[in-house]
Amino acid sequence: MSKGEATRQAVLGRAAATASRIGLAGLTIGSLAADTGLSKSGLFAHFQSKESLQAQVLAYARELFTDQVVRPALAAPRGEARVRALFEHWVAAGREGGPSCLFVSASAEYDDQPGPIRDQLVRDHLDFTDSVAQMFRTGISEGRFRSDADPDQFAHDLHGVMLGFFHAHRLLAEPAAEARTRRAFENLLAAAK
Amino acid sequence: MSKGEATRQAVLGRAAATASRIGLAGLTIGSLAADTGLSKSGLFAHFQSKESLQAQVLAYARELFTDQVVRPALAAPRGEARVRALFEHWVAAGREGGPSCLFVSASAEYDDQPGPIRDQLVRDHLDFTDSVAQMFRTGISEGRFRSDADPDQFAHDLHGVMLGFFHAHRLLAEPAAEARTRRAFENLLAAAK
DNA sequence: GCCAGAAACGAACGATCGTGCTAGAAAGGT
DNA sequence: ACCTTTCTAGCACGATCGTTCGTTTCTGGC
Repeated sequence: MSKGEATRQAVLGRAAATASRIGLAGLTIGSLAADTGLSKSGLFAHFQSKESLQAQVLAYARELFTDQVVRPALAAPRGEARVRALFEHWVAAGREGGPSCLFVSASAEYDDQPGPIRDQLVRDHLDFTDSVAQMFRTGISEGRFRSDADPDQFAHDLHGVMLGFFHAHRLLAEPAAEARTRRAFENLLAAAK
Repeated sequence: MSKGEATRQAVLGRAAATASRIGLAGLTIGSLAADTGLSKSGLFAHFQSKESLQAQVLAYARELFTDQVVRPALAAPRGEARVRALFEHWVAAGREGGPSCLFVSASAEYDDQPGPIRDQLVRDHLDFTDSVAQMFRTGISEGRFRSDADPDQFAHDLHGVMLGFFHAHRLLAEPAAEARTRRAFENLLAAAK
């Protein structure tokens, strides 16, 4: 990896961490430069615009999320076990606020602002949601879930459960957040059996 | 109502509408002044600081939400019917993006930024969630829900369902969002019976 | 119709925003 | 060790940020 690429990655790492706290739109070239010890223009040279920076932060977060949540789940046995693994890793990743939070807040920030960032968010979500639905579908064909259960509905519902978790855990700092989320998840699975 | 109070209300209305699109933190004195036809300083004089403006926008949105969702629900018969009415009005209010969206995006924006805004968000959510739990509790004592059902868990789960709705409806512009949300809600009620 | 007080304006402030341009420092292949 | 490419700093720009202040315009009770 070249020097430039190394600092670019370092900047993206910092940016992703900051953005998961104050939001993607709240990112600032100046403060990000101060954080990384670069000059404003030196940092800016790596990205062609602020919007491009945001897009790259999003892509970076997506990779992080895949590493922390999706890939570990794919390592689990197919079917119900994989769905459960996905859930567990998702919760674990969201517990200390990583890329999952970034996606939650970015989705809320850009849900009404058309443009490439929003498009990217939509694409990422559809990709992920398809993966979830596929995992569930395998569970159906393995006989672990009712054959008339709707995989897309399950993916939608699971996402809602996770949004509820992030809200309770991060905004409310609710100690019972995880327990409630786990119960909601079990309820979701139970309804599909 | 005095002249000053009238313009204050008008500004808050505009601000709430804008904030539900671009977020509470995205509000700007300048653009808000341009929107309302006031000068920057003329507008600023009504609020002592930007943070105070944001706090007042939040309070304004809370009243709007109460009017659109909570009060109509309270007009329905107690118990399950009231819970259902609450849900229906909540969905209807969120369909075309009013104060509900503001709370969703503001919660995501401030979930990691301590301060009065966040405190206010937490307080409002706890108040509302208590109301929901209370409605559900009445449903229990009327025998419509299982006696061992957990009202707080129900309120938490319902909130997750609604967050999923806003996400699917506003970010994804998913046509099936409302149908999915309705099914998720029915599933929630069914599990409580 | 006058006059006190409320309400709005215009100009300016220091700071910071995103973005260019140019020169020099560092890196790395040969 | 040289030379080319890559990277970074410095400086400056116009715009906009939140905020202050002094002045002007409007309102409403008498």
